[in-house]
Amino acid sequence: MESLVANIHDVARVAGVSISTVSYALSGKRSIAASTKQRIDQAVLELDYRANAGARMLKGARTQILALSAPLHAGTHAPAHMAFVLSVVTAARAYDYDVLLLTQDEATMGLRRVARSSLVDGIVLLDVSTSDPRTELVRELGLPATVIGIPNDTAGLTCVDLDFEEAAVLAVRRLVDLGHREIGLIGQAPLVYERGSNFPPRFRDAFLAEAARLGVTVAFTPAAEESAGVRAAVDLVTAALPGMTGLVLHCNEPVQSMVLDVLGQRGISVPGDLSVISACSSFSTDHLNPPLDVIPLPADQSCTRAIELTMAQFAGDTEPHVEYITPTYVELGSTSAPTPL
Amino acid sequence: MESLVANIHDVARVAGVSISTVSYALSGKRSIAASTKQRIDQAVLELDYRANAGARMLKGARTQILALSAPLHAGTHAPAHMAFVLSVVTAARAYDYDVLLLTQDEATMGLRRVARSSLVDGIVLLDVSTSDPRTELVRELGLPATVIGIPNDTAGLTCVDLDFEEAAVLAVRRLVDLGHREIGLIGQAPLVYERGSNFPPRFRDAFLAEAARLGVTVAFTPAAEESAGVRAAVDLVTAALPGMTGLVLHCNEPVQSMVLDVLGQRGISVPGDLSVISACSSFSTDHLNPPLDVIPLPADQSCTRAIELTMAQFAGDTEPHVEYITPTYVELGSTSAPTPL
DNA sequence: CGTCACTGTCGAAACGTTTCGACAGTTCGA
DNA sequence: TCGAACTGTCGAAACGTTTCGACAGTGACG
Repeated sequence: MESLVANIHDVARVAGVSISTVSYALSGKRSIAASTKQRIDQAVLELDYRANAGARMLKGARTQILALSAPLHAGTHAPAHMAFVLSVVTAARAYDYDVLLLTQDEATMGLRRVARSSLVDGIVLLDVSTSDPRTELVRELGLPATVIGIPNDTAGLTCVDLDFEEAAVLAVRRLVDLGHREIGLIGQAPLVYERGSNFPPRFRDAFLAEAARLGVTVAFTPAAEESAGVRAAVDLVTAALPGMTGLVLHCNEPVQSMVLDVLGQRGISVPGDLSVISACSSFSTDHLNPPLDVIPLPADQSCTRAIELTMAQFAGDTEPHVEYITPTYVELGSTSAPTPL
Repeated sequence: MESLVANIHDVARVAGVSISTVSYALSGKRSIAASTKQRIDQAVLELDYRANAGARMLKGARTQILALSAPLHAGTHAPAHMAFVLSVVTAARAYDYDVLLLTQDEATMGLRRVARSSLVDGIVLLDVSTSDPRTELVRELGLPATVIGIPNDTAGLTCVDLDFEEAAVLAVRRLVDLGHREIGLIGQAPLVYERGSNFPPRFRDAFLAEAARLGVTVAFTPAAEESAGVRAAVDLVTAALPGMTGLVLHCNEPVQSMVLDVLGQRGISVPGDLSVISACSSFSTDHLNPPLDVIPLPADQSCTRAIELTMAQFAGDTEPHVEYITPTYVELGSTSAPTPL
């Protein structure tokens, strides 16, 4: 006839010590005799004891819970989104933190609720737009918070993200170094640009700027999700750039796959006729046909760093700042020097 | 110089009443004079007061948090998975519940942890396999829990899911009623069947059984995710069934899209030469080319019901049982009577 | 006019933990 | 050999809420 879940009194009784001894034994904040510690551990195991979360929160002022604000916008690619959510949860667990998931309207509204009720110790923001109401809210709440992505106004905020500008530079340089002089860029769906998502224009603008700097001719087009939209996008860049020998894809997995299909149908071989680079992709390109050179968008790296930064804010040894993750280039054989006409 | 977050004492002081009066005013569990109530509401607004979550948990034995155990297995389609996660979170919020997300190994390990520490009031299980260690764990923990999906052993469990068997029957009947006598079924990726996910075989077996019952000829094949695998699957069913005039797709979005592409390449028109049905799809088929008749997999419906059932368990007015959601058939013009040879 | 039920409010206990200060008992250097 | 320093343990306070029981005031009824 035992209660549903054991508490610290039960453990103390079974081990024959006081509750403070149990607490110190488990936290290790004071020295405990080895024999006592052993009896306590035994009792804990026997009773399957875990400290009551509510009591711990109340007393300790630490909830060991993080709020993850992750609205899923139309046009956001679900698998990529999922990869970030998963990475955040996994990274948080490494610091013994659980994650409360706030989606859709709760991504904003719920933030205030859980913060003001001291349900969470910190906040992670996903998929911020250039001008996102959540950034203002986070500033107001004054809780440790980390933004994955770069909003327009980063004052007072801790942000981390892949250096999309540098990624664009990397892509352009690679093609230019190989000798390409006319390169295309197929981007995200139009509505992604319209919605104010932060990274697509960052990539595009840096791409165009670097190309201009190096004096190569470029054409850019967004690409809608459906196969018709993809076909249209491919036709558009090839029409704009009849001598195009290099192409960069900054779009989601199915679109990249469809682009390759369309190229195949058009009789364009990769990299024979066209060098193709997959930029800032959160998925593996090695099952594409052909596998594409890729500048990965490392969700786990961004998220791990975001959690580290949040923990650093708990410790108080960090100032708000913006951190960029350096992109890398992975060769998989989809680029080569342009074939002379 | 005001503390970071206001507590009930602050509210009481500002409103000039005792803390118990504040508590009763906010919970409505005892009658309060209109004027007093008004002063309290005013103070709450002014201080942006929210009851401390830890204290509420500790005293009330209700945490207003649900654990969502959602491992993302290889082969699970991320968008579909995401749809379920989102639906659970949204449905839970309607009952003022927040959701703690447990993924990957934490989906099992973390369940025990959060349950034993009384962090959560209940549990929702996603993506259960036929024989899932989490079902045993849930039985052991004795917390209110709802399983989305049907494991082999449902004893003592509350489960809810689309009636995949009935969905299969619906698909077969539709084709047979139109006059088709040779119908194919393209299923999920092979590893989904191997992993022991519960619904794919349920659909497949019911499909084959109903076809046998009605005396029509069938061929089944799984389909790997890549375009080569899809092509192979299409070739396999057409080879097995030279006279095939009906085809049912029980696979994810990109695969269905690729199947339609392959059919187009093979010069097979839908529904002219082949009637095609999209079965148990969590996405909208109306942007496919052509849009497919569909038996939707309504994530929101399953999840809403799952939350309802969990809440019913809190109230104690429900026994463990299995509930099936009745599938519906949506016509979008991708089926017709077979053309006579 | 005395009793009764009802309304509105309050004080205090309880929830389970962490942690501060206290205190025996032991060890050690002077 | 005596106090100082250290070790291991304990009791009690505090965290912020909810809720039980109490009680003063009010109007109704006999």
